[in-house]
Amino acid sequence: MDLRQLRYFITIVHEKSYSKAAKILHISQPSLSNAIMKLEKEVSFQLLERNTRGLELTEAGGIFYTRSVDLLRRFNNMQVELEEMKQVGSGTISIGSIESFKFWFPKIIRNFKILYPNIHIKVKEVLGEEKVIDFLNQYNGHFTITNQPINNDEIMSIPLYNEKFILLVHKDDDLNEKGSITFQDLAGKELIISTTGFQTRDDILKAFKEENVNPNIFYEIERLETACSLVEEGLGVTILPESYIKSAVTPNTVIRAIDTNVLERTVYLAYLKDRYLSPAVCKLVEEIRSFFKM
Amino acid sequence: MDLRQLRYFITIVHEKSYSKAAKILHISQPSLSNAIMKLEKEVSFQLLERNTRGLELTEAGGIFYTRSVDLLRRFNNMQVELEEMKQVGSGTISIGSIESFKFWFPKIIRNFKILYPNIHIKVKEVLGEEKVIDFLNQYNGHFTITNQPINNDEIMSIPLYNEKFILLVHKDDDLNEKGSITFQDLAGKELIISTTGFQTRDDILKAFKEENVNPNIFYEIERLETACSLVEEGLGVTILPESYIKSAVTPNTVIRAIDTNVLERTVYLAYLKDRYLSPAVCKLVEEIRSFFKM
DNA sequence: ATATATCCATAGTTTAAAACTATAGAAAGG
DNA sequence: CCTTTCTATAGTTTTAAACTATGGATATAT
Repeated sequence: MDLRQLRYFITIVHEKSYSKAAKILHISQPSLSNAIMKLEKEVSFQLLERNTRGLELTEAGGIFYTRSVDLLRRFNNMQVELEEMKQVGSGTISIGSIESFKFWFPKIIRNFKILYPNIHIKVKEVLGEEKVIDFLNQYNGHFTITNQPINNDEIMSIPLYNEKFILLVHKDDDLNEKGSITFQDLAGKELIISTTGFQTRDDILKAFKEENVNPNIFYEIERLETACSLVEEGLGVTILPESYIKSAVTPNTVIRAIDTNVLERTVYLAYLKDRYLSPAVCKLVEEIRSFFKM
Repeated sequence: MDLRQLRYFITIVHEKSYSKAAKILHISQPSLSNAIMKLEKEVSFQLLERNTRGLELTEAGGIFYTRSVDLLRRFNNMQVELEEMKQVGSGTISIGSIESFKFWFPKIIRNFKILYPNIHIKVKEVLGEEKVIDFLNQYNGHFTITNQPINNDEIMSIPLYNEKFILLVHKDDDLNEKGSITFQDLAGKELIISTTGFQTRDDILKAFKEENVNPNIFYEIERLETACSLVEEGLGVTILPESYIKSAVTPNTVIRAIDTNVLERTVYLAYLKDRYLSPAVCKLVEEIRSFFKM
């Protein structure tokens, strides 16, 4: 049994066809037939049920498939690492991040570019714990900036900074008259909030719960920019992480603090504990950490 | 790059010699030289430093070695699983366990033998969290009985039962006169206890701490049987898990309860979450769980 | 109903690569 | 200085993975 056979097997399962898989693998169909037959003989199990039109995995085949995918992923990851070890000082650093990353990252990147002028940086939005774990495990990126601690043995989460949430209201909103705004004042307000699955939503709803106020959710959005626009149009109020202050400020909206101490989030940097990271990546992580230590 | 090359590379690293490794691998030395040269060419790194008398890993080689070992372990584990899927109803079940396992396991095994008469059971003593994790990860056993929860994402720990610790004293000991024994009474006593690294030691010392008593450790032992013998000889007192009651009772020793509620341990059953376990193993685990549910 | 296309299996052949043997060259030990 | 030990090189054999050609089965179209 070797990895070649596993790769073949996996491709067949994906394509549900020998001939299609053979094309993708750039080999002839009989070669593929042969390889799988040898594999089945070796493990002494039928892995695939070839019935009229279409293939199906047997029970053993299903287990075998799961293991094979995991094994091949690890093998590919090893090759990625080796590739990265070659290109010292050049190559690409891939980062997964939350939206607010853009507010502070440019300040760090300027310095870093002087040290490593040939490094290319790629940023992808990665939200939610599961997505973060997958992003790192698949070696899609070297590290992520996330707004929740990642609960996984193979992943290290380092807290970077805490930030409060602030309230964004239309300039004509009556809340604007009040000196101090509490959660009770938000009870009747039409609230604009992230859709389910986003951590900011959970953070905010948890705060409502802790303050014993029922949120009146009016509109659910995916991007916080949308929330800002809606407030601008006078369609409701929204709650944003502090770092959005600069970008949220427009002629018709006003930023207000909420008088509470339950509305705060921590932003983390997460990476795989036992992945080899190039000196450039380590340096960048170090820069980010020291930026927030001050 | 294929697993064959990784296997070759690993063997060379272990043997620190091409020719020795070639013998172990049952191939000729030039074949091995050739394989490694091709590997090095492919990854474009020198992996081994062949200097006069003896080999050394390069830095890249070291990282490569770690990954290779992990990959090969997983590959071998997959083959073990396949092998086990073949022998349904026969084969061997391997269990790692703490000492006190022997007190209750025979009661369960009798029933199990009727259901699966062809299954062979192998028990090995596996103590300490690290050893348990390793034992499971290396596929040395199907599950373990342990006296501490295993803190690992890939391992499931199920609590089986709680048991109190009891005090074993010599029949002439003055503690024997007392109606109720507290931790304060143990302050001056010469204590026989497990050596560092055993969970029973930690459990007992934690209780001393919580009761604000300084233990007077007189003798450190590896096996609890040794502790019993020492008490028998009148050399001190010891604290044992309850399940030892029957085996500890000898003419010259007396079992006493300690009046406290901080001296207790939980025994767990731990297994790898995503390992395939044969129906026989599942049944045995089920039997154990239901035995303690009553 | 018959033709056609699609799909996997089988047979035989070619080609690539992993093994082998024999041997050379370097370095350490007696 | 000779012997031993070790890895590398050269050339050959053997293994096995690829190929082409083709057959039989089944579903879809005419």
